[in-house]
Formats: sequence, C-alpha cells, structure tokens
Amino acid sequence: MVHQLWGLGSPKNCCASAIIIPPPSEASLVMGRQPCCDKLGVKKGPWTAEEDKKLVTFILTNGHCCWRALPKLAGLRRCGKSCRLRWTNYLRPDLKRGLLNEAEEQLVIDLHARLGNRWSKIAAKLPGRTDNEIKNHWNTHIKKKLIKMGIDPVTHEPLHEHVTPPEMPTLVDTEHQELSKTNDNLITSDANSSSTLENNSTDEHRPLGPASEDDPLMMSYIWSDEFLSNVSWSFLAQGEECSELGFSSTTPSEDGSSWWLDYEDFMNEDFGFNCLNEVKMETLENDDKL
DNA sequence: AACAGCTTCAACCGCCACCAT
DNA sequence: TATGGTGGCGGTTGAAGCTGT
Repeated sequence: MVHQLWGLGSPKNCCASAIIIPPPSEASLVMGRQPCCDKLGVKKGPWTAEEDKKLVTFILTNGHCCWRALPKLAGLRRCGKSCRLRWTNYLRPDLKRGLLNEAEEQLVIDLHARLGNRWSKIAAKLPGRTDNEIKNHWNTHIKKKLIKMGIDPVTHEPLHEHVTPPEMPTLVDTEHQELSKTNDNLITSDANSSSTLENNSTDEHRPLGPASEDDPLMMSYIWSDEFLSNVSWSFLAQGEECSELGFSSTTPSEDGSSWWLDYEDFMNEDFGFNCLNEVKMETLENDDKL
C-alpha cells in the first residue's frame, strides 16, 4: 500500500502544488490581531524533501526551542506551526509507521471509550504514534469496524441494545480477551498498580466505559501507569541500542514501504545515524525467520 | 481505457490553555 | 487582573491513489 510512503520521495511531496501566500496588504497589517506567524511569503502545501531535510537538520542540531522563530533560523518559508506539525507527525525519528496492529487498535478503542476524542492523550499511550495518525485511523478504520460490530463509535454502547446477540462478543469482552492474550504475563506479575488506578479514577474527564465494572483487577492494571508504559512491550522490544535517540525497534520496512530506505540513507548520510542500519538488520532477520 | 465515486491521510485552520509581563 | 504571545489540540479539508463500472 502506498499510504506509508514517507516525505522523502513521497509522490505527495514532490508535487508542485504548494502555494506561496502573498504578502498581506498594509491595511491588514494594521488592523486586527497579528497572525501567529508573519505570513509574508509563507509557503503552504506539501513539504518537499529539501524542506524536510532543512527542518530535520536544524532541529537535530539546535532543538526546537521556539517554533515561531524556527522557520527563519532554519531557512524555511513556512509557518512555525507547520514546521511543528511536520516534525511531530512525520519527521520525528522515533515514529512508528504502518497501520496500527491489532493490539494497538484495541488499546485505541479502549482509551477512546474512556478519554473520548482526546487524541493527544490517546497517542501519548501509544509510543511512536501521533495524535493525527490515530485520529485518521480512527475515522477511516476503527469507526467503521465498530459500526459493523453494532457498536456506537461515540458512546461505545451497542447501537441497538436489544439487537446484540449473546453469541456476539461485546466490545468489552473482545478487549479483555485481546488484552488478556497480549499481556497475560504482565498482568499476573502486577500487584502494585491499584494505587495508580485511584489517581486515574479521580479524573473527572474520563468517561466511564462499561468495562470498568467487569473486571476490576484487569481494569486496575490497564489503567496503571505501569501497564500503559508497558504497552511499549511489543513495540519496543528490540533495538535498544538506539534508545537514546528515541527510535522504536520496529521499522517501517516491515510493511515493505520504500520510504524507510530513503530515510535511512538520508539519516545515515546526513546525520550519521548508523544505528538505523542495526535496527533494520534486526528487522530483516526477524522477517526472514517468519 | 476512461470515468466516477470512494478512501486515505498529510496538512491546514481556528480555538483554547498556559505563561509571562 | 488584564493582555498578548506561543504552543498544542481537535476538526476539517483536499489532493492523490484506489476501486468499480
């Protein structure tokens, strides 16, 4: 599938459709609030590989202390917001790419049942995933899946309560089964997580899902920080040699996307991130085993 | 092959919370 | 306390790709 093609070499990014916002009139400069970034010659639309390179180079060298000033300093004709978004959603080296796996999807559903559309909070519990990515995945995949299952994606209640047949597992059951399967070992060893549940239970913004009453032990574990940080268990099990850089162990090459090769070259040549090779080698070895 | 409709997702927009003054 | 600047968030858009006819 093409959707994982990344910025470097992505067909979406090499198009010439990007536009330059014309300078505002003198009157518009005088009247009203100053725009978030001076729109003088600010470019919009898809990012080019060259812009990506400039942004990554600058951030890796200098960090991103001030997004507003960054474009100028980095030599980009972009709004600071646009730079931040590009970096957080696309260029950050610790991002996982590819579709969400089964466990991640279940976790998103579970978290959404409790947090609602607070995508950034949900994303925070899924290492290497961005709020935008999760939001998109929710809207394009999970929503439909839930509707198909007869579950209201907003309330997580059955769409027609009386319709739910007994042989059809509810979302909660499915969640528990999946999570139980995935985290069997983790769960049995945890006895100290209940204190963190208490903290979470005080969060008045968190909607109470039906799952919360079913299995208190399970739920207490799920909502413990320990579990939530352990969620990275399956995503970050390998490639620890790159942990300083925040790289996840699973690489996009897993789904056969070509962007990884580009990025790998890009990072190696330009930033000396040779550890990417190690990660990739591991991944390829694992792929061979399968 | 050509077209239309659908799907996907990167990027944008507007609003809001937080912080400094 | 009021005000302005900044970053972050969630909703929405639109271009590119895909699929069906």
